Amino acid sequence: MRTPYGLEIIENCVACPHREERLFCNLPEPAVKALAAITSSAAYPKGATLFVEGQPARGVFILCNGRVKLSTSSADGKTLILRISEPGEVLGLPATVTGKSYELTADIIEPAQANFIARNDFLNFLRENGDAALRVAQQLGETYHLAISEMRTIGLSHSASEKLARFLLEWSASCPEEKGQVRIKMTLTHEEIAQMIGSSRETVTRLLADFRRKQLVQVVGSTLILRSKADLEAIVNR
Amino acid sequence: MRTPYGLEIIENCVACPHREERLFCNLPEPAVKALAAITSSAAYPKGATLFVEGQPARGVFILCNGRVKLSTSSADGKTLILRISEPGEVLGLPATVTGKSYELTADIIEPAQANFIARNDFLNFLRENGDAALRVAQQLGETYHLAISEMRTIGLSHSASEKLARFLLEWSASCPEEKGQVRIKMTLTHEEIAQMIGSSRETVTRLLADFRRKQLVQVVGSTLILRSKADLEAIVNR
DNA sequence: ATTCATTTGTGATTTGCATCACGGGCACAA
DNA sequence: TTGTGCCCGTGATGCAAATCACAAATGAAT
Repeated sequence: MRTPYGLEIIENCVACPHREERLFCNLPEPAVKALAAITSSAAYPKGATLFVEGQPARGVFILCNGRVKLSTSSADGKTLILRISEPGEVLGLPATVTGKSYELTADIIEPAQANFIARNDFLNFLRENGDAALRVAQQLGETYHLAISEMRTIGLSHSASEKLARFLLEWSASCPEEKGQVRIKMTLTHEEIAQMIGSSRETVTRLLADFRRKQLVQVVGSTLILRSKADLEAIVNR
Repeated sequence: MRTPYGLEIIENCVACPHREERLFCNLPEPAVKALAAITSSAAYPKGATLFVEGQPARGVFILCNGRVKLSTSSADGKTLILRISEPGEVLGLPATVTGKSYELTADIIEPAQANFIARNDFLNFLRENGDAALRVAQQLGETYHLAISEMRTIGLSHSASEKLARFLLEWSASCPEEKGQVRIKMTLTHEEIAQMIGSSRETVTRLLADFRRKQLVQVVGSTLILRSKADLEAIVNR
């Protein structure tokens, strides 16, 4: 079995903890078997690329470990990051089902392990398993939902500080909260944050410093503490 | 059968030319029958609203005639238009399959006729008809694709003129072209264009005047002629 | 410890465009 | 006709943020 980049195949997707968790949990036994048969697993180092925007879709990647940056770039090198994928997510799904090209580029930002399913195998599997197809539709709906959220941060803000505040709040949504405070492990560089909210690296640096001065956030090493979600929300609804 | 707004039911989806064309053409006969049984058709005047962002999803609307504006707004009234839907498209699909709230607001901008399918009926139908579910997944994939395009125009541009140029080119993509020229029936106000590209009404007015001066476009009544797609592309890749 | 690369912090400058303000055109109704 | 809305056009103004240009810090590698 060939894999992109000729990286070594680790195992055939048995022990991977996240496996098809989100997408294909609770499928009937034969379906799970069929899925396992067409799945191959590989490890990717930091900096590797799963697929590139514009490439014809080869198939889907189910992320088991690590984190992946999904982005799109313009001709002059400007980059917009759509989202950072966490383990359990399925990458390349829209392009694979529609048969178009990947609309985004997927770069590994933390060493990752992923299960790959080739497009034809995947489509055949979906045709055989109607409930899996429905599951895929739901997954796509959620992906769409996230894209819309991202659009809102970028498109509905009046100022860069509003965008950053929106971003921090969305980013923190997945983290546990205790009395208005949230601790976030911020693994993104200012540059990357800028690319997520559509602004420049310098303004992100300045705004974060500003937020710190205003006691809105606190920085301890690489963890960010939102000291007052309420105040951040005030900025958003300024 | 109750319909939103208590508008009169015109017919039970027989003569509607676009029917489930895009989404459910070529389904086996019994599936088509089952679909017809759960579908109800209604007409909506200009200005009516099919659904509002934040409402729990009631079901999907298949647009037969007319045009619909899909948008999202912030608390302070700023609006971002995601896209203008044409006949044949299915509205509310992501929210309906995921069971979340509608993420956008759907306003009728040209008198419309649409077929409505309630969420439960629709999901049951998909469970019974695996191939239809796959079709839905594909439709969702394309919707996602369009959202990404929109993100690119807004997020990857350095200037408003770049955004407008991108917008015009995307908008013209669906129109027939002859030797670099494209005629577009521009049914949007400057305000609406501004809301699509994330800028202000005045800038759109000014930029269009500017484009006219530079012979990039020509305006005849409500039709816009792109005199030079190549030059517009040059602006995009400035 | 010393290099080297990446990331972060900050000042100075400049400009694009949002915003405000207003006038004029056009449609449609009373 | 005269209103009443809704678009479109355009000038003046101010500010937020991109951009440029370094310097300081961090951290990885040898």
